[in-house]
Amino acid sequence: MTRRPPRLVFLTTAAERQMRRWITRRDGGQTGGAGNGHGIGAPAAGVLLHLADHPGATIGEVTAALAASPAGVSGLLARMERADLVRRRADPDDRRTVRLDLTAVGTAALDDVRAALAELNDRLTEGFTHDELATVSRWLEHVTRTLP
Amino acid sequence: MTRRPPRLVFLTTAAERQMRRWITRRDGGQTGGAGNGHGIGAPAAGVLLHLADHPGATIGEVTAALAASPAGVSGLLARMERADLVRRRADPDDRRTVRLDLTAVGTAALDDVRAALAELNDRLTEGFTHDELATVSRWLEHVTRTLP
DNA sequence: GGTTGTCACTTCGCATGCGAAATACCCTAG
DNA sequence: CTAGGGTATTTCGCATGCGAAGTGACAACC
Repeated sequence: MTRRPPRLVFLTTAAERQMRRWITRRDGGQTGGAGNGHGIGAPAAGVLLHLADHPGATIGEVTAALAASPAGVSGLLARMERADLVRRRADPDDRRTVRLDLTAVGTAALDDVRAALAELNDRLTEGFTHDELATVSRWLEHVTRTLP
Repeated sequence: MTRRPPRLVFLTTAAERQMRRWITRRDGGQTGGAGNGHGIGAPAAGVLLHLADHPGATIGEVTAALAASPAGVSGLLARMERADLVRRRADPDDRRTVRLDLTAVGTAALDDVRAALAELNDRLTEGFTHDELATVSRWLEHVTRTLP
């Protein structure tokens, strides 16, 4: 009976920002941030995890995995390369394509990233049943898939 | 039985970006964008709606309503003022406080914003029961509230 | 085998957003 | 009334992200 239902859009936006802030405060610290960790924010963490599972992935693959735009990923990778987390490498068979690998630094950061995500996931799922979480997942995927 | 569950964090991020893109394409068009509408993006829409319900709100109130940071809202308002959507006004009783009102342009944009949000909400809720959506809302609020 | 279209990525300009520090102002204790 | 502390906002530097336009490289067709 809420006269104005608390629009899902705004709730989602708020939740996303909250998660990003949490990750940034835990691992990140790029800017003015106190940053106890190694300057890795949420998107960079996603790249690291993808590269851990798919070494030598192309930028296009990472773009698809993160549901981002090529331009955004390009910029993100530039910063990550500056921080020596990943390395760009030319594809021998197609010179348009850029392949990515983790550096030693990136690999070393993986453990922390995984731990941070595990902890975040615990907090996110706390107090919800498996079924409820499945519903949430299904809804989020629905949103991602059905908007033009 | 997914070995690696599709982390809720990434799903949420992807969903949020998708919604933002949708709104920007429909109403926005600020940058290079084709932008059929009036340069109003998702956050600006939130401000307009809040001001419609709470005329003369302070920046702090808007900040709380959007779950954003004061700094972010300050910048957003600067852009919206540049676009003549809102107006800043000094509070007579407390000169630290800034009060906000919709301009004629802002008020005129409201109808479109509401229509856009209604359409978006329809798409977002399509195919989900009331109970399921309640679960999703509850989860999103849980995330917003329980992360430090 | 050269033109033409497509593909992968980068660059550019801008919007959004945060944390820290600065600014300006209010209030209360002394 | 003045010092000190708390509050509201802005400013600054940076990260993230998108769309449009550019670049270089493949591919497909004549």
